[in-house]
Amino acid sequence: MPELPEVEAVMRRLAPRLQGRRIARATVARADLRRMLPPRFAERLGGTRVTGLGRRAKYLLMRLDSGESMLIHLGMSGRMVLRPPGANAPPPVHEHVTLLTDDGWAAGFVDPRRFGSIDLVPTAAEETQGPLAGLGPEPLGDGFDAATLSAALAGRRSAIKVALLDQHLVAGIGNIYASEALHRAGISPLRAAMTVAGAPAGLLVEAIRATLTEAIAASGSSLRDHVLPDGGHGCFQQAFRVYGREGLPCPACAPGTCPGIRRIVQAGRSTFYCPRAQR
DNA sequence: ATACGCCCCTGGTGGC
DNA sequence: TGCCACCAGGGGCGTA
Repeated sequence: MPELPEVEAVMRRLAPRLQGRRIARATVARADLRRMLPPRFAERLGGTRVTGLGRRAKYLLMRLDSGESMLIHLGMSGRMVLRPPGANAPPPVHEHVTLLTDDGWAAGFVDPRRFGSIDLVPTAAEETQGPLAGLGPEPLGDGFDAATLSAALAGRRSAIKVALLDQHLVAGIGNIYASEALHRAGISPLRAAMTVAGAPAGLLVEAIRATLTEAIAASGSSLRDHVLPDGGHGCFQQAFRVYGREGLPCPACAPGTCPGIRRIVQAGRSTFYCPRAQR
């Protein structure tokens, strides 16, 4: 589920529940996620207060008054679940970490495939130490524009779609939104990244921004599971132009003229595009 | 530095 | 019903 818009949606639903709360207790059901949980994980969290929530790329950030930040990555199958006080139902299978707040709520990290991760880093060194170090600019931030994208793409021989998945180049775009943004920009996913430098980069920047902004407004996309901590789900999948729509006409072609959306595999992952509307 | 293949892990789906 | 192949929103590692 989780690319930038989905993580943003999770963060926004989690924040009102956790902001300012004290973590009375943290429990760990299993520590072997993508990486092992940090040493003394539960002890370091217990008794701390959550001073704020945030997001960077696909990471959910929870700042604690202990001076540490918890960096949660949901991987492919991760989600956060909230349970109200007095809920006696057992936690879902694959809930690996549970945070119990001082007002009786529980926030669980659920991740069947365990491609996700949880790290603790000093808040003061959040950007420079740990998994956020070296990430590219936020696509919706000031540091992302035609000039910086052009510079990042210069000299890159790989396909533009593969390049967009490189988190060092720009952070937060995943497999769905790479295909969606390229269609919006009218750029073929097969083009060498270096040929997108210059004028097309400006188009692509605007397409990425518009796509992500609209997806966030829709609370992200829900493909096969419930994404959001309260059990709700995003609805941006209803606005997909190409993702998962092999064989269907694309919205950019005039009626009756679309050859049909194609699915190809790039770097081992599905890409969807229209060979007529994207050059 | 860049590029590519492979791997991590579980679950859902569709074909036979 | 059972079994199997294939697919899935991510990223890190080793190798040229």
